[in-house]
Amino acid sequence: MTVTIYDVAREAGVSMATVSRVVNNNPNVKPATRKKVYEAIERLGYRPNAVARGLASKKTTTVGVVIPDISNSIFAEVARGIEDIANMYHYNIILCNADKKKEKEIRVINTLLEKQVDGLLFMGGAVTEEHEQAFRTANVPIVLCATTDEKGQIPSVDIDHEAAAYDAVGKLISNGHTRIAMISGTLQDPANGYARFQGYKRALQDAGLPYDDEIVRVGNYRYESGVEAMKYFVELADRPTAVFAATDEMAIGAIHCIQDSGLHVPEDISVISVDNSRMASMVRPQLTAVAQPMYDIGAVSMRLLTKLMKKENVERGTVVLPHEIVERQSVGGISK
Amino acid sequence: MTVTIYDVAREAGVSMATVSRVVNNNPNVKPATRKKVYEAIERLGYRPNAVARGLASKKTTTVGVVIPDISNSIFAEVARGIEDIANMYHYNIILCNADKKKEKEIRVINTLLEKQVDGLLFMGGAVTEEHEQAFRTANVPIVLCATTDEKGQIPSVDIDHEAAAYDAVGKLISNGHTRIAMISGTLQDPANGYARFQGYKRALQDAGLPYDDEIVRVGNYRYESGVEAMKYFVELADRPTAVFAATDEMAIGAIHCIQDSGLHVPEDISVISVDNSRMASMVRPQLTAVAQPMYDIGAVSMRLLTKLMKKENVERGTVVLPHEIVERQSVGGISK
DNA sequence: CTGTTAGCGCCTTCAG
DNA sequence: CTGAAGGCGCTAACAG
Repeated sequence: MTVTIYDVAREAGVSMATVSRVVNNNPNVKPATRKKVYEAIERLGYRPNAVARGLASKKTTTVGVVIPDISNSIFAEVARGIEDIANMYHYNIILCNADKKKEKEIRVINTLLEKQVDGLLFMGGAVTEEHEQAFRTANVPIVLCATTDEKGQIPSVDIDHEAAAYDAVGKLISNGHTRIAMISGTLQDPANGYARFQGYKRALQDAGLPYDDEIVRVGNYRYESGVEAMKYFVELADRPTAVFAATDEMAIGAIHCIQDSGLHVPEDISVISVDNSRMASMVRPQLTAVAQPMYDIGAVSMRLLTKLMKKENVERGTVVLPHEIVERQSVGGISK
Repeated sequence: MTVTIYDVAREAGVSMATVSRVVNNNPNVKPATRKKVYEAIERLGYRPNAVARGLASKKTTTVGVVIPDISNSIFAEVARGIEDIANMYHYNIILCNADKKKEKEIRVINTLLEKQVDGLLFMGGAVTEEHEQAFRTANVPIVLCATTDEKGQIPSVDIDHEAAAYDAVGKLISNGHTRIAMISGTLQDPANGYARFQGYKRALQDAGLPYDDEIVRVGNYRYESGVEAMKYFVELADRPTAVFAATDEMAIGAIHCIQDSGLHVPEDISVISVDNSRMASMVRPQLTAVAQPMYDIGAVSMRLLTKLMKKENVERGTVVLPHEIVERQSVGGISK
């Protein structure tokens, strides 16, 4: 039924070792025999069994990447960066979706490890004790991608979320806004949630503006939660003149809510966020946002992982990529 | 270094066969020894090697799914359906992104097959001769997901794209529109491209409306191509009063282009599309669209695949799921 | 209920 | 440059 390396060997009149060599591009094969083997492979339709190969060689040339939420375009972009570099180094990548559930994250990490991936890229939210536990028992390198662990023990590549938020809010402040609301992510999420919230607070503080928890709401990163939060702000007696959303999608929800209330962006309320996903230009007015270099985060983390897998020594295990603000039309000045 | 089933056996004072049994939940193990084994596993931190298991059992309990474009939210939703059912039947799924490139599709299909997946779900564009070639040499079941092959030889689950397009355009027609433009996908793409275009033409024809290729443009499914196409239509002397876009994203691009030109949706131009992705409600005005049941397409195809993998016999290999029109605010009547 | 014994398909020394 | 032989870690009969 299934044709094995042995069949090919017989067909080509060589030993299976030789077939193995040509399949693995080992140079120590005479061109003539190499050709014979290729022909036999072709004739028989031989397809190497990666499972057997993995068992024998103890390498699978595949890296597992766990995606928190496949329907989030941010991660899609990061994945593109990962893939491009992976291809470059001849690694296969297998994606596993974790549905933003911690329990599922742990599960896929373990499945991936059981499948003997040569390395693991973890994009996700919080890195808990349980995660670290799972990572510790892995005997392959792991790098965190678009997230970090609190202790900074695990190699990672990410932006400085606190600073990104600080800059976003700073932009609003420098435009004259003094009553700035925030639509935050969950505070349990260290990167997209907590850190961005901290950046918001620090920016306020540095500008001598009061912090008022009346104008911060916690959303779940989705569009709908952005409109919900904004609905609340819009009805406030002392309505904010600007809002900082932790993510693009919530920002877009906020913009639409503002418009649905008969107000205008940015004339009545300015909106800014962190992310700069493709969606940022898919709204009217187009969204001003602090951009995180998604593709690069993916590419750099994959590159780091290849080094780790080859046991090359790396200088810095945790790399922080720069962010920048991209100005579009959702932020205005305060003139009243 | 790595702890094997053999180590566990020694630690627990049983044979490796027994360890294998408890790991695989074979009922034929005395509770007491089962407990001993579990303890040994715990103590040693044993993690089964899926590669070795796969080689020995000739099953990997994983199915491969190839995604044409990970950054397309449509596929993300389909993937969710796939995953839920896969979990239900205890299959792991590994996602492989093909970047909308045929060459890469073929490559990931082969990698997946080499990895000995127990089945394959192919979401993609055209199923070419080369695809069929790759499928043919696979000796595991394959089902097409959100696409079909022309000959209908390969099991598949999808909607009737031609009819969906027909209904979308029909909606416009019944609202009184007679000059209806189309932003199509590439005609090489049988499902989202060609079929939807055919539906458009048939609807026109059945209504006795002339077909005018001045008002059909081919886009690439992305937002930008939607605005490009619309830009062309908007400047036409005999400007269309409605446009049918093959996908949501292009429709949203069209809406924004219309608005950027100082016109209004749906007052000046109505917009409708096929898909009904999450983004359909993330525009103003919200997009009226023919909905394809993405989640169900994923779920049903995965269910079908499980049957095929278990060699149960299935009645119909190609299933067509119903679509429906969901009305929001982007379609208006014609009153001038 | 439990142990023994063959492999699964391939890679990898080690000889020659 | 090529062949022979011994596993990789686990499952699957087959005995007992």
